[in-house]
Amino acid sequence: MDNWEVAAALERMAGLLALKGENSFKVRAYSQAARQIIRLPEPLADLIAGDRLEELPGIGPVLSAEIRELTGKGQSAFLARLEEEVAPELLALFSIPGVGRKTAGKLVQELQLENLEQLEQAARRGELAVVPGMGPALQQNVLDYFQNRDGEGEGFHRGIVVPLAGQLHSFLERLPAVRCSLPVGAVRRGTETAAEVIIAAALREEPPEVLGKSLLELPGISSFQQEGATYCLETLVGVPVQIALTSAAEYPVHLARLTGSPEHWKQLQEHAARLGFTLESNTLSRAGTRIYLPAEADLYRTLGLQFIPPELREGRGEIAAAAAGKLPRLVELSHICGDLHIHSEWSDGSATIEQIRAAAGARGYQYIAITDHSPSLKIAGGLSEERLLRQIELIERLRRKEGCHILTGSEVDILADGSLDLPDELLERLDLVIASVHSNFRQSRAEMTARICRAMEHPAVHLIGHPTGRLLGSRGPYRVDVEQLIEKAAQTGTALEINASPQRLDLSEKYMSLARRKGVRLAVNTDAHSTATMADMVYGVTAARRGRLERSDLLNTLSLAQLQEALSEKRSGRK
DNA sequence: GCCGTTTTCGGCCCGACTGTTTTCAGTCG
Repeated sequence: MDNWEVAAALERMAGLLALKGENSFKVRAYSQAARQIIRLPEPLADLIAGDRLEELPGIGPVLSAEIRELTGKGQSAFLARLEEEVAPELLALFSIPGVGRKTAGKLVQELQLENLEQLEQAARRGELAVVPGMGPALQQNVLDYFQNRDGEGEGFHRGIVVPLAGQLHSFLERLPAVRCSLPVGAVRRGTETAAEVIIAAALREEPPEVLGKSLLELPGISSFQQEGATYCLETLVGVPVQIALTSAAEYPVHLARLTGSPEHWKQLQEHAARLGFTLESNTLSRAGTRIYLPAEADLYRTLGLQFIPPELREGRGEIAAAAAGKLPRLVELSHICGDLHIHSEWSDGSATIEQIRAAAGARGYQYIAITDHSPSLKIAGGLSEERLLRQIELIERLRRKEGCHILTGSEVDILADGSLDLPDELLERLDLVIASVHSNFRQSRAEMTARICRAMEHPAVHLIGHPTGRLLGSRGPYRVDVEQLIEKAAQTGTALEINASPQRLDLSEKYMSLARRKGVRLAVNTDAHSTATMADMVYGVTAARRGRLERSDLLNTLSLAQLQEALSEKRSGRK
């Protein structure tokens, strides 16, 4: 079992323990262990082999035994028992604003909740407000939560589904019965969250039963069911998985059908029909004769279309564009020249600047920016002015050594009134300034919008970090007029971040086209707090592709010299 | 559950805010 799965399982345990009303410090111990593991730069299996697991701070005898079991056997008796005691769907309680571990535990215990519906009913009947320590405001939050559940932010973020899909994919590829396979559905389209993982696979020969026994060898799979040519698996991390089998001959169309949204597939069928083809289930035919297609790309080619990247297969005009040869030339991971938002151990990151630089070099970057927190963010170890000056000196010394270029920087807090958490003289000394909101989230829409706009008017601010503050699956965006932010960004020559962390993906894809039309430059940054999470860049690039962005729309596809030129433009007031 | 000692158990990243209180616990970064 990989690190991310162990971390997800531990986080699940923490949540379930909280719902059981367990000691909050015990809950936190599990949660901190999970966060620790996510940041590890090496596989847990290596740590265990070297007997170094217990050296990690916060990992004692109980957690190390748990981690060993998860890593080795891919399962956990403790987690299975917890899931029997508390319904995992109740973990959704943590997504309700104002509900943390204590409140969630109290609700589950006091109301004897067995599912979410019981919570909704209790809130409707007004039973929630009378639980000791609860009140009408909380009850309203619960009602609002059930009212506003519209699918956005639901499901699992890409930090969970992409590694899971990748792992299943490589497992299937190793089976002799499988000719080839690929993750499809929302995972391949790159949507911000996905309700399930679907893997399409072509078998060398019938029947599909050959796969059955092999699947149980997969770590992290607790059970499976076969329905015709589809296997449905249950996973330890709670994500439903389907493996959809077909023959090699039908595989190319199978891929296209399972990848595109229902709307894309319907439009593709209509397009095929207009050309005299029949596109049904897994075959393309003309006048009753089936057309042989070696690969998925041949389907689009045969239909007179440019190859449509999976990220665009949503049925939003991409088929007409492909027919006219006018698809955008989407940005690619290989176009990224650097990462402009990284935290080091100087604030709440875990790696030294030297380690970050080495990791950046290994990724082929030309440059990185070290952007630790500013003084007011005490919990994250925000740098005092004096420490920031020392960090600048260190970076200037490091630059003399060979390696990827390091920009000095700060992720400076935008205070409640829109002023910045560091003095102007210091901000102007930095190569790159990101301004972000980390406090006073409950301001009105007008106040929050004015606050961020004021920060953009500051000549030292190059970039607004995670512009809406959302956390997928756990916190909605703060109230802010994003259209107005985009307008102000265009006026002031300020860039907006596409935060690549799979929990954020913020700016979200739905605003990217508008930003692009207004001429706002965007920067895909990881906001990494460890060298491991510097790999999150791929999620941000996928989001940018779904937002139809091209290489020239991004700041961090520029060469170092071009980037420095672009950064100085804001400072000098030129646009 | 982990840690670090005051070596056997008490405390656990800091501080503002908020809603439920009537003096404060829980949430949220």
